[in-house]
Parts: sequence; C-alpha cells; structure tokens
Amino acid sequence: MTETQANTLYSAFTARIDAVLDALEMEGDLPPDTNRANVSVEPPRDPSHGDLSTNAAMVLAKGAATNPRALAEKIVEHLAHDPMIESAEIAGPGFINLRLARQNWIEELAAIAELGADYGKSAMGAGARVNVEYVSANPTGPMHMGHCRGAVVGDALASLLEFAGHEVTREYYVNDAGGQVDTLARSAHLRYREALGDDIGDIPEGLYPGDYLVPVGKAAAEEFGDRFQSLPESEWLPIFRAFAVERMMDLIKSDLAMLGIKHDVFSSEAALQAAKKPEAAEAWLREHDLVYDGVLEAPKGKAPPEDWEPVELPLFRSTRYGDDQDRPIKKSDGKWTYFGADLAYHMQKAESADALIDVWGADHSGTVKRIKAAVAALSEGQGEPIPFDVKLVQMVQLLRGGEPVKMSKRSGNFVTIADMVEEVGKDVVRFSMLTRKPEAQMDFDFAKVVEQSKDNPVFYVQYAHARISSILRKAAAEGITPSADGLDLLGEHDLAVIKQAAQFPREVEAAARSREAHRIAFYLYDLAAEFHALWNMGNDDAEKRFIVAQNPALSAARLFLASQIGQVIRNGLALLGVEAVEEL
RNA sequence: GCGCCCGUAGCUCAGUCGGAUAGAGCAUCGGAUUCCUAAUCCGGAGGCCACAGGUUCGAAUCCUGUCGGGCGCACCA
Repeated sequence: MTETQANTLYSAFTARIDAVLDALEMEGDLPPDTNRANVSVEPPRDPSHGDLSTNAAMVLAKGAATNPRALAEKIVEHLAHDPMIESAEIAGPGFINLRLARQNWIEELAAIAELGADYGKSAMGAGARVNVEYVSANPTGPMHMGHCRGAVVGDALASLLEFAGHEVTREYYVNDAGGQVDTLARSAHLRYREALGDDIGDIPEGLYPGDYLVPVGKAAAEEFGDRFQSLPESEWLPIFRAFAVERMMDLIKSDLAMLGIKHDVFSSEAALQAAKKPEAAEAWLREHDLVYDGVLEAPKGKAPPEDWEPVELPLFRSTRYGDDQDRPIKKSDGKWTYFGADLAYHMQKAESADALIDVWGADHSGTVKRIKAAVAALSEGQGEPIPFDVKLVQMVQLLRGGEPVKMSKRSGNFVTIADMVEEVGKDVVRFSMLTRKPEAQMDFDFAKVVEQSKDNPVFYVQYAHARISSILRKAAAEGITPSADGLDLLGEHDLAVIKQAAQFPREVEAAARSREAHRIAFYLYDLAAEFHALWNMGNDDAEKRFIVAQNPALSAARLFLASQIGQVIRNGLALLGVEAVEEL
C-alpha cells in the first residue's frame, strides 16, 4: 500500500482504510506504527461478498492483543459513517466487506469518459527508465515461430510498463559479430555467384540453404557486379557480412512490422566490439579480481565432448554471484565469447536506464545466472546495482493438425512469422501468445487455430467491441446521443459492468508490477463477458436494452455506458497490440 | 549427475504480495433468437490443485523432499 498508485477508485478506498487504521492508532486500539504490509484491500473473488474486502482485522489482531472480530467491529464503526460506503459488514474469520455507494460507480464512468485513452494509465513507474530487450534474433534469416512468443510478450510488456508510468526503450541486440554471420556471409556469397551465373550445385553442408538468400545474392550482384566473384574469401567476407546482415535485418524488421512491433534501438554487437566496450569491462573486472586466467573443469555427470582439452581462458568469477561455474569471456582464438560481449552490452544499456529487462527464450535459461552475475558485479562497482530481470519465455511447440512441425534454419524448412500472420492474422497470433503465462510451455496448432478461429478468445473480446460500435452506429442513425446526464437511471445490472471496467487501472498496475502482460488479456476477456451478459439481458427484457424505445434519457445513459466500456476495451487491446475492430 | 521452468476439471488454461464454497473456454447435457450482430447468453454435470511432509488464524499459492514433462549444461549464439 506504500507504492504510488494512480488515483483510482480502489486506491481511494485503500487510503480511507489506511486513515481508519491511523485513527485507531491514535485512539490506542492499535499499537503505534503497526506494520500494515500484509493488509490488503481488494475486490473479493465472490461478488456476493461486496465490492471491496479487507483482511486488516485478521492481520492486525494479534499485534493489538485482541481477536479479529473485535478489531473488525472497531474498524467498521469508523467506516459506517462514510457516505461513499453503503455498508460495512464483518464476515467469516474477520473479513470486512464493503459495499460502495452507487455514486462511486457513476463517477468512475465519468472518469473513463474524461480520461479516454489515458484511462488506466498509472504513475506507478514514476518515470523510471526501463530498457526492455526482446527478440534479438540472430540476423541470419527471417523470423520463425521460435521467435514469435518472445517478440509478442516483450512488446506487450514494454507497452504495459509505458502505460504504467515508465519511460521505456524497446531494444534489439543484433548479434552481427559471431561465427554465424560469417556463415551467413559465405552463404550469401554463394547465392551471389549463383546470380552471376555460376553453377553452385547443392548448398554445401554448413551453409544456410534457405531460399531467402537468393534475392540477397541477386542484390549483391547488382550492387557489386562481378568484382568479388572469384576473389579469395578474405577479400569479400567482411563486405558480404555487412551486406547480408543489413538485408537480414530489413527482413526481420518487416517480419516484426507484420506483428506490429517496432523497436526504438538496434544495438550492434560488432559496433560494441569496435568501440572496445568489452575491453573496458574486462579491464575493470580484472582490477577488481573478478576476471582471472584459469582452466575450466570438464562437465561432470555427462560425457565430456570428444575434443575436450583443458585450455586457459580469461574467466569471470560468476560463482561469486551464485553461478555454478566461472565463465570464459574470450575464446582460445582471442575473440570475445558471446558472454564476454554481452556483459559489456548490458553495461552499455545500463548507462541510459534505471532498470533492465531481457526477454529470452527458455533455451537460454542456462545463461541467466552468468549475465545476472555480470550485471550485478559491474553495476555494483559503478555505484548502485541496477535492477535487472530476465524473463524466460518457454518454448512453443508448433503443430500442424497434431503433427509437430520442424523448425530449423539449417534445413531452410521452417514456419516463418510472415506465414503465420498471413494465415491467421496478427491479432490472433498476438492474443494467443498472450493468453497463457509466458513461463509455461504451449502448443500452437496451426490447423487448429485456423479451423477454430471463431473460438479464439480474441474474437470474443473484439466482438464485444464490435457490438458496442454497432449499437453506437445505430443510435447515431436514430439521432440518440450518448449522455452522462441520466446515469442515475442505470440499474444494478448496468453497474456490474462498470465495476468490472473500474478494475482496469488495478489490473494495469498489478500486471506492470509483476511484469505479466497476459493478465491484461484475461482481464479483457472477463470484461467482455460482463458486457455480453448485459447485452443479452436485452433479449429477455426490452427495458434492459441499450436503446429503450420511448425512453431517450435511459437510452442516452446506457449508450454512454456502452461507449465507456468500449473505451476500456480499446485501452486494454492497445496494450496487447491487438486491434479493436468496429465490426466482425 | 547438476541448474532453470512447468504439473489445477476428459482437453486447453486462469487463479491478484497466502484469504472466504478453487474459476473460465472447449467437449458433454438442458434451455434462450418475430427483438440493438446467437461469433452471444442462462443453467446442469465434471476437482484428493501430481504426491508426501512443514510453516500459520488460513496454502493451489511459501519451504523441503519425491515422482512426471520441457529446456539447458566447456571457447556456439
């Protein structure tokens, strides 16, 4: 309760209860400076328990040397006089259940109208600069499904944090310095020779066979003519590396655009190395005895690699920070390891951020400890340790009609994001990726998603929005304008939807705090469900329809309600990067 | 062998810093459409929250162990 919170309905009542506890301290019913960390004020799961519930009496009774119900009675006494509280009751082991006066909900609806696209925004982040690094797929080919989940999860997380008051940088780390990009360059050169008319035969083992390099070869032929056709590799490798990486990044950016993803910053590993950042990091670490030259032991419990031989390498003392083993920052050929460059890269990011988040695939889980160790070591050394989170996104098992689909860049046979988006649409892809928590594995059956697309939750939410658009269109045609004037005419069943909508700001903060964007998707589903339920009441009872014949004042009020629910759905979908359609 | 993640209804999954009778969708059974989009709604049935201990007013949630599934485990990225 100590965190900064937006001025929402729920935080307002949290403050009221806090004030009551202050009063009880003054009156001696509670010991001074009672620890209230475990006090919660939140809507109960079961709506029949009221609008808000607090466990304050149960949590604080022991410290006050009394029993929960006795303390609860004292709290209730204070709350009973509040005109914004309709009733306060003690229930079960000592919960205090509050029913809020309907005025609260009417005002909340007005607040949605006033804030519009800003409704739900929070100041929680207090402008803290958060760098979210996601995707960072190697620039050796188009994006495939293996990248998709992390891309969507990272992007939604970035939007969420932004909405919750953080200053977010969306960053992509381009691994353009390792051996894989040399392979890319060689593969591109082969396609280049092919474009110039050489018979290249089968793509040799160890090069990338994918067709996507054919246009790269043609482009190179146009750009360079036959200049590099028969020169030794050393003459063209760096040139083709840069050329091909640039083309691959264009490809990746266009794939990302299909998913509605756009990064602010693309950081090049090659540029990082050219700027000697890893050297600087190494020097600092050596000064502090965090890097030393040593020999790693062969892995235990598992047959060591056949070509295993002990080699002395510069090692980072990641064991000092909880890793299982010290980690090499340079290879025996003197080049930086991925990790060696990556630790310098994280320091670079930290220079312009207050917190770092990496979104990685679960296949990198083994490297989390070392990078956390490195960031801890380096940032402690340079003042305050920087908060650093690695969000691991679990694998997606891609199926087609129940059969696993292979994904391998080497074979050149893989389902690309472009294929996926073209077949099922961006909104389905994004929403699907966000309707389960990222740390759980998921199956994604291509055929199933296409066949059952009507059952996909994204349509359920979009349908609610479409219905709202539809009714507003109809009202406009009939000359009825939504209006807040008659909101007092709304009934209990209308309020149920408002209550759900009013939770949006809470959900935003809870989701941002736990850094879990998928909560927004589930919330929207619940909100849509409330709306659909309200809509269907109109089937049985014409008085409960949005447009009530002979009652323009009530119609205007209900249309106002519908319009605001639509606003909240739009705000939520915007966080997920899913479109709020006008009609299905 | 070690590390990380997961285990909740027949299936796919939610579950708010530990809260009240564990929730949804699909599937299944029964209802609602002369009427704002039925791509919707209402109701029934379906659970030893993998298992065993522990922590406390209170555990699906936290701790320990076991079992099952996934990912990773020298200089790759």
